[in-house]
Formats: sequence, C-alpha cells, structure tokens
Amino acid sequence: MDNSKLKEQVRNEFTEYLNLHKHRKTPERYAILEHIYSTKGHFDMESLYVTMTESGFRVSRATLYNTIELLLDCSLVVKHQFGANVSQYERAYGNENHDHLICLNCGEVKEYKNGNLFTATQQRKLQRFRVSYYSMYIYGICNKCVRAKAAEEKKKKKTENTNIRINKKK
Amino acid sequence: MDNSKLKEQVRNEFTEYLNLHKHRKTPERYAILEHIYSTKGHFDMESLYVTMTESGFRVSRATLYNTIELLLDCSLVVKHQFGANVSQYERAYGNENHDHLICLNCGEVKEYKNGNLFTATQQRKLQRFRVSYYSMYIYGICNKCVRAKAAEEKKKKKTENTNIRINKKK
DNA sequence: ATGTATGCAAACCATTTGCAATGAC
DNA sequence: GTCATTGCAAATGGTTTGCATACAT
Repeated sequence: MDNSKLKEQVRNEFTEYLNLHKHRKTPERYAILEHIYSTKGHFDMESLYVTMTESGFRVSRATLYNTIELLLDCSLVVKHQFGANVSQYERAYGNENHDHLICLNCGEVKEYKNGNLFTATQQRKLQRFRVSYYSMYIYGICNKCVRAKAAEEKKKKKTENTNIRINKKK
Repeated sequence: MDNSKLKEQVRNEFTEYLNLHKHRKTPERYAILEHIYSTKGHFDMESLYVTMTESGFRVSRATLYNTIELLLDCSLVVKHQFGANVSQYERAYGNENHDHLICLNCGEVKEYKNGNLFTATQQRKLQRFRVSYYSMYIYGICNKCVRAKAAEEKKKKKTENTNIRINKKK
C-alpha cells in the first residue's frame, strides 16, 4: 500500500475536521499527524515525544496531549489501555481493527490480525498463548450522546442564524 | 443462580491459591473477596473502599490494592481500563465473558451479553450505538512467561529437595 | 487586532512505596 | 517468636491545568 497517499488522505481529513470545528491549522498539529502515520505499531506519549524531538521537531508534551485529543475525536487515532499505567495509541487507518493478545505477566502486547478468532488457523496460533479471559471493547458514541450532539449543533446553527439576522439589521 | 454457593466455591478457590503460594489467610482478604462477589457490575477502587467502609469493614486503600493484585493473579477478578483514568474491575465468575460498549463521549460503559456480535438480534441492539471501532482484548500468559514460570517452579522444587537433604543430614 | 494554540512549570490524582505496628503462622 | 501483612503517609509518574507568550486567522 502507498503510504504517502494514505498520509495525504489523512491530512485532508484532518484539515476538514479542523475547519469544521474552527480549530487552527498549526504546523505542530500536522507534524504530529505526519509522525503518527509514519509508525505502524502502538506508541505511547513518551515515545512519541522522544522520536519527534530526535527527528528534529520540537513539541511540548502539552501540545501532544492536546493534539492527540483532536485526533481521537476525529477518529484518525485510536487509544488503548492494556493494563500498564501508560495509555497506548495507534493510527486508525492502514491498520484496521485487529485483536490484541496481552500477557498478564510481562505486559507484552501482540497484535493479531483481523477477524474471526475461531478458525482453525487462529486456534493453532492461540495454542502458544494461555488464555485467561477475553473481552470485546466496542468504542463509539452512545444514543444519548448522539442526540445531545445533534441538539447542540442545532442550537449553534440557530444562534448563527440569529447573528446573521442581527448583522443584516445593522 | 445460587450466589452463596458461588461465594463458597470462590472462597475455596482463593484459599487453595493462598495455600499454594504460602500467603496468609487474613480476614481482610476474605472480606474483600466477599464484597466483590456481592456486586455484579463494574467497580473501581474508590467505590470498593467506600462501600466496604460504609458496610462497617474498615480496610486501607493499600490493602485493597494488594489484595486485588492477588485476586487478579488467581483469576477471580478481571481488570478493565476503558479509557478513563481509573481502572475498573469486576468479578470473574457468575459474570462470564461479555462485550463492552464504551461511549467515547460520556464514558459510559454498557455490558453486552455474550458471544457472537454478528447475529441479527445483536445487530439490532447495536443500531442505537454509533460504532467507531472495536478491538478484542485477549488476556492470558504468553508462551515465554509460561516457560519462565515453569522453570522457576522447577528451580524452587530443587531448592526444597536440597533443603530436605540437608535437614536429613542433620 | 483578536483570541486560539503553544510551552513551561505547577497541580492533580490514581496508584505505589517505605516503614512502623499488628497479627497469622 | 518470626516475618508477612496491614495502615498510614509520603512519593511517584502519567496526564491535566494555568498562565504568559507566540502566531494563525
């Protein structure tokens, strides 16, 4: 797969999101996105900070945290908490839904490509891992929040219309 | 289902675990287990601390953290980190593997009984939830750690044998 | 020109740790 | 009696926050 094409697509999506929400298009934000989409596996904030600094782009941790929040909000990045105290993140595209084997002893996380756990091949792979329990985590927006957001948007639009009317009156 | 029977079974399992690992059988440990198996849903440390104190059993937070570690180790309790900064726990038995719908907006976690996500009924239920992404988290012991543990046990046994021989010589 | 975003340092808070006192063995 | 466990208080460390400065609009 062509990664530079993916990066461009993702950059466009981010721009669209920033525009829509009236957020500024700062160089930091694009640099962080670029960096994240140059890695494939999991990363945490510390490693992101270090690798960005090393590669010559200086950002503060505060900005990293701010920006990752935006990237989560527009679903370009996904967040995991496997049990250690640091949150892990990973890019959302070019790296689709996959499963995670998490060792309760050493904390190692192995990715596990895709889909149905219960095929023969997958079973064979799992043999080398002593499963204690599993859980499907499905992230999204609940019905209540979807409606709340819709209401908010509606209200915003109304206010904007009012403003326009006021401006016109002037 | 008979909960008092489950509690007894679980208590026995815990005793076995404590014996096997030469840990002491303190009243605190049993009270905590009892408390956890009187709840069905998720809980965090703060709520466990509060409800235990309110019900008249005073334990320190330190002991709660120590004990939950043991309960995780013997698989009587399961730990989740859904995205908030507090870890969530839940009892492992009488509450078998189920899925979780986690709202990225309000943080609410809904349990989702059992198994195959892709039946018609499940799909219908999911309609009210706007899915962003999902991930299967499979917890267990990796191959490396299984072998490491086995080696450790073996070594321990050897030492014990040596001790016995020494004792006999006396 | 305006006000959002950044960077720094301080604050926060769940969890961990150190240590004296307790109590299981 | 011994030493693991408890409880308290202090430390830790990832993440968040407050505020002055920089810069996107």
